[in-house]
Amino acid sequence: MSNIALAPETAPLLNRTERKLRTRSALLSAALELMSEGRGFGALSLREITARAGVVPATFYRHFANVDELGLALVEESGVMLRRLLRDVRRTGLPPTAMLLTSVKIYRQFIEEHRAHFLFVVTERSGGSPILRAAVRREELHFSHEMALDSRQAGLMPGLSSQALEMTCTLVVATMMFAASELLDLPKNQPKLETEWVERFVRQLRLIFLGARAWRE
Amino acid sequence: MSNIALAPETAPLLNRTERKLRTRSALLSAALELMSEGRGFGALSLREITARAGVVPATFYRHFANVDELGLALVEESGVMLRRLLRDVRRTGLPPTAMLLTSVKIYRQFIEEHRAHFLFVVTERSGGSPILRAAVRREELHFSHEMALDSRQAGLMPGLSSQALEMTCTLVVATMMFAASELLDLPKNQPKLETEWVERFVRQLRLIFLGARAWRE
DNA sequence: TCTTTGAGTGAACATATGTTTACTGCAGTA
DNA sequence: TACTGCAGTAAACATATGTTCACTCAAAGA
Repeated sequence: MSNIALAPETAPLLNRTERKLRTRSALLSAALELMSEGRGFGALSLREITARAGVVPATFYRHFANVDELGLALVEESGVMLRRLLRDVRRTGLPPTAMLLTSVKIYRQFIEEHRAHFLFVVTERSGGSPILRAAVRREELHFSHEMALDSRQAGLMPGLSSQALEMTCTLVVATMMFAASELLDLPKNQPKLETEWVERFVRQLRLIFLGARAWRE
Repeated sequence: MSNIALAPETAPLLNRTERKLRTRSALLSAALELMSEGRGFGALSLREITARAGVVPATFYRHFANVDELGLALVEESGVMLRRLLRDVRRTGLPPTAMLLTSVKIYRQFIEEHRAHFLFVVTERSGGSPILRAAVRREELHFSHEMALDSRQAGLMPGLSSQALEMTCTLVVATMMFAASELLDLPKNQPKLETEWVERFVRQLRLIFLGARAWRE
C-alpha cells in the first residue's frame, strides 16, 4: 500500500518516537489478539507475538526484555481502563435508586468496548504467572479502594464502618469479575442472553446492597 | 530397589490394570505439580508432563489422545472433590447460626488438603482453553445447583423463590471461588493472615445472607 | 505349557522456540 | 550537507517440542 497518489507530505506522518510507540502497541495488541483466540498469556510465544504484530522476532527486544514484561505493560493498560470505568460511573451523577441498573449497563458497554483487555484481566487475575497475577490483583485492590472512597463520598451505605465498607466493595468487585467472565463467554449476538445477564447481575448487586443496609456491628 | 529379601509374593503387588491406572494417575499428578510451580495448564508441554511422571513421551498416548484430554480428566477429578466438600458440609448437621463459621473452616481445610486441585479449578475456570473453561463452569454450576437444593431442603432462606435462590447460590459460589484464589496466594505459615481470611470470608457470606433475608419480589 | 496382548521404551523426524549477531537504511542533529 | 543513532532486519544457533514407529518383555489367557 503506497500513498504516493495522495498529496505529498512535507513532514513524515510519524516521527521516530511515534513509530516506535506504534510497533510497541502492535506487539501489545498482537498478544491480546492471540489471547482472544483462546489461550492464556503464558501459552503465547515471543515468535507468535512478533509474527502477529508483523515484525521480526529480534525486534521484540527493542521494546521488552521478555514476554512477562509485555504482560506487565498490558496490566498497566488495563489499570488505566478500569480507572476510566470508575470515572464514567461516578460522573453519571447519582440517583441512588436507578443507579444500579445504569452502572451495570455502563459496565456491560465497557466490557464490550474493551473486550480484549477484560479478557486479559479476567484470565490473568487467577492465571499461571504469579508476577502477572500479583500485578492484576494490585489493580483490582486499587479499584476496590477507590470504589469505597466514592461510596463514602456519595453517602451510599452510610451505616457501614470503613472496614465493613472495604469488605463490601471487595465483594462487589469479586461479583463484577465473575460477571465479566460470564459475559465474555456468552455466544455473540444473542441479546436475550445479555439481558438475562444484566438482570442477574443487577439482582446480585441489589442483594449485596440489601445486606449492607442490614449490616450491624 | 528390589524386594527379593521380603517374603516372596505369589501374586504381583499390582496387576496389569492397576499398573496402568498408576501411571495414568502419575501423569495427572505431574500436571498438577507443574501447575503448582506457577504456570497455567495451557503452558504445560506433553514432554514436561511425562518427564515429571517418570515415563517416556510416547507413553502419554497410551492414556490420553492429547494434553487437553488430560485436562478434562483433571476437571472430572476436581468435580468429585467438590461433591465431597458439599457432602462434608451437609453432614455437620445444621445449627443455622454457627453454621457459617463452621462451613468456612471446613472449606479452608478442604482447600489446604486439595490445594493442587483447587489451584487447577481456580486458574482454569477463567483460563485460556475454552474447552477446559466450559468443563470447569459445568462443575461449578452443578455445585451451585446442589447447594440450592440443600438450602431449600434445610429450610435456609425460606423466603426466596427458587429463581432468587439460584441467583443467591451463584453469588455464594462466586464468592467462594474468589476466596479460594486469595487463600491460595497467601504466604505459607502466616496463621494471622489465614485468620483474617476466615473473618473476611465469613463476613462476606453473612452480608449475602442478610441480603437474602431482606430480599423481596 | 505356549501364545497373545498391550504398557512402556528408545530412537528418529520435522518443526517451533528464545536469543545473539552483524547488518541496513532512514529520521534527527550538527 | 554529512554524520550518527537506533528501530527494524536477516540469518544462524542450540534446544525443546509433538508425533510416529518398531521394539521388548511380563502378565493374562489358551
